[in-house]
Amino acid sequence: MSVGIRHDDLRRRNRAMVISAVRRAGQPSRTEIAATTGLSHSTISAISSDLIAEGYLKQVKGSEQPSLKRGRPQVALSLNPAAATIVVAVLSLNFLSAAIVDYAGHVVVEQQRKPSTAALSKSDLVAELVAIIRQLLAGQGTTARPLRIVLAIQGTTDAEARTMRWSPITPHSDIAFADALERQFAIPATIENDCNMMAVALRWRDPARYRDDFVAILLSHGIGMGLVLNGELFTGTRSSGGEFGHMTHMPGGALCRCGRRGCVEAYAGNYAIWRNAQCKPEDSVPEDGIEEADIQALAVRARAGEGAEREAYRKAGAALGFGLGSLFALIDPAPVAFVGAGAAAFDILEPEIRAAILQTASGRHADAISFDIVPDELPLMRQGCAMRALTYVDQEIFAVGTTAPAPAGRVA
Amino acid sequence: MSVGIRHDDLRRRNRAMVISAVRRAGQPSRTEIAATTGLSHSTISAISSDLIAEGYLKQVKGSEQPSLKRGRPQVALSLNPAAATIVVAVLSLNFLSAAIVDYAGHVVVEQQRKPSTAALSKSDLVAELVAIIRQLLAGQGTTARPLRIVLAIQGTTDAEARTMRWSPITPHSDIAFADALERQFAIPATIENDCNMMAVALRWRDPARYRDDFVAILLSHGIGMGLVLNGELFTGTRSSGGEFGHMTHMPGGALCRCGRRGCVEAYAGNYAIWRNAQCKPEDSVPEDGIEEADIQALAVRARAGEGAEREAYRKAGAALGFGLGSLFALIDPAPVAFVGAGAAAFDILEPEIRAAILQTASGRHADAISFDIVPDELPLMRQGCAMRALTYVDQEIFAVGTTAPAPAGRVA
DNA sequence: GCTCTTTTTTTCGAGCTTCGAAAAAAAGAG
DNA sequence: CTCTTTTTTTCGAAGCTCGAAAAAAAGAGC
Repeated sequence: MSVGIRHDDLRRRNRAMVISAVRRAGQPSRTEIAATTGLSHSTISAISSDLIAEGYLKQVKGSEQPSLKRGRPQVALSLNPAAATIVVAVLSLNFLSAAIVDYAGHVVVEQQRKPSTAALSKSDLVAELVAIIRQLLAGQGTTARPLRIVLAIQGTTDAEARTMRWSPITPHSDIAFADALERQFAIPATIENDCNMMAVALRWRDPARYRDDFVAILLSHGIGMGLVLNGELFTGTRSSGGEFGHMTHMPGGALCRCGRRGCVEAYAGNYAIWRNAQCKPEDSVPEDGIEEADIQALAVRARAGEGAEREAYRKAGAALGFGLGSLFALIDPAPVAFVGAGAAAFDILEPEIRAAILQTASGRHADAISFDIVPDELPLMRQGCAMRALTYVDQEIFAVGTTAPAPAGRVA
Repeated sequence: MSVGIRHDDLRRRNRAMVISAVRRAGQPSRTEIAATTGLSHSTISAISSDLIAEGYLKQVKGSEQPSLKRGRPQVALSLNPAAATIVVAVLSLNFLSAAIVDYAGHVVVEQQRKPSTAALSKSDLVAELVAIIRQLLAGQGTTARPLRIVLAIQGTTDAEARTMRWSPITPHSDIAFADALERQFAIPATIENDCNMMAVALRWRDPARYRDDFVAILLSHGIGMGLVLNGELFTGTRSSGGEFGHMTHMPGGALCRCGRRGCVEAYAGNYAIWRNAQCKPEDSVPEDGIEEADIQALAVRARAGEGAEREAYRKAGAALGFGLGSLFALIDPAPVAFVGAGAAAFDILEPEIRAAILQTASGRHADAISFDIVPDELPLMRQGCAMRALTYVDQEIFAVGTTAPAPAGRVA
């Protein structure tokens, strides 16, 4: 159960509140922070001068804009990029990316590799990840050791964000990535579902559109989802959860990559659209390694007119629509962002998606459902990881209390 | 966004924490409260003596058990039943119940009526509700005016808990029950989904079993669900949400009471089982007013052996199982409580439910899913409403701060 | 019956924190 | 150069929680 508030928690929490306000607003003045947090000016003044002295915040000097208003000009505060760095990595099918991100959230360096994830052993997969991070850190010199690693992975993780339970990118399961990374680099590491990170990023990117409740769906070889409810990332009770692609669309239906039948993904994943377009039986084994170009060509033919391709996209749209309908029966209608290369074919999918939703209980409020397209998933995933890692770091800072450890860019 | 903590919030929050600890534990000592809240003994001592002086808590004197331990015996604290009363009401098809509940959560008086809900006009429905509450209060005398009304209703409410959006018990929609009650009785009123209240009650009744994550499913004429995730009641973003019964089980399938096709309820609701058992077509209009005795007889025949009845229960079990499978794909497996008269036939449903779940993605952790039967829904709904109302009242108490209004049973 | 031990509860001063009011600082307006 | 306006800092007051110590209330032992 929830616990009482100790007196010394107060400062900690309010320090965190200030940092979070700066992170959200970018370059707010003390007055703005006071307004958004509801704390008094005196309190904000005290806390921010502490945080500046400790090197987490900076005063932005060079605002050489002729201030339009009278009176003492506001002094903008910003995060001190040098206060910390973190490492983020994104691992998906045959693709690995890692980057160093500063405390202000900007990517400092990035590297990519293309390992054959499906062919690697458990330990080689981990080794590949360790290698790219090592390479990244070596290029940086030893001055600024990062404070944390967050890895986004295509697949399911445990609820503690430490172990990959299952993933379509490798035949192996239960890989303890977080433990391995912590052993190698001696800093805290966590592992997150890639689609969840997409949702986190969308919320930071466009808070006007993606605020309290929305859905991010990845249309790719498989189907993934990140869900934000009440302003918080929704996760399962025992795993990263939100396996929208594996809700049952058609009991006993098409064979899914997960081995079950009738999942949404078994109709709407690239491999499923491909399978249907080829007029292969629904229970034929999902093909791996379908080229993106082939899918594009499929979409072109589907747009051209009737035929197996068009029909394949119809089935995909219906599966997505009925899936969303069932989801909305539980959580109520919400804006949807379709992310990934597959979203480029959204124009072909949309009519069928809308038609399906109209046949479900959420059809009543179909007007409340808006669709949005984001073709590039990688930057989203990276940003989501970065914000997640920085949120952890921020929490550590406010856990500090009176005895603050010197951050890298300490001023006084 | 979340807001900073003011200095004077501290006491308010910790007062609420103490009351909630007492409500949860029943008769804890100050020492126990200190342990569960993590606050110091001095703080608990100060707060609880305030709360006793204000009349919200009482010291339990008569614990004439020979204490087994040495030392000063613990003094048990309990809620003062006289501190406040509330009114709860439950409205379902052709049935209305209302009760007065004291601050300790015990039912003081209860009344029931059997109005023909489907035949009543909007205003007559409200009038019926007002009448039963008035009658209840008249029987009580005018001394203790209740502080709040909570109404549980079979149907969907808005997210603000003020208006019934849609309900199977009446052809009318958008009935502003909360506004009407507040006008009539001049005290705050809210309206909740009945199945959500079942879930709330289960959490209070058996916290060992129903703690952070579980599902309560009502098997009755229709299918309803209350869902607790992370220890909190899950609601939709715009409504009471959690319309498990209207997730799509079979696209384009059987006709549901809601007018759509293929909903879980269209296979698992009493009327659906009845329809299938009678071998009527799946798109025939759902029958109203099926007698409970007839359903019981159906279950008996289904238990006896093969036949249309058995097959009807099979279809119901499959719909429930696949629905749960899709739900668990999103939230991960969790314990399930089947509530209501329909749960008495759980023995016939169970094999098919389990078989269906095994065919879904959550089948992997089928062992984590436990089923439990609670035949009587009404006491659950009533208790859920009571706990909800009392939680509101508790919040009002701690919002009080220094200038506490005298509660009914004020001592000093 | 008396003293010792143990446990719970209360008391009290210290140390923080936030707040409001007032002062100081930093600009533009005239 | 002075006045006005707005932001930021300073300072004393009030309130909260905490730890230590004291008080209270029993049983244990002789």
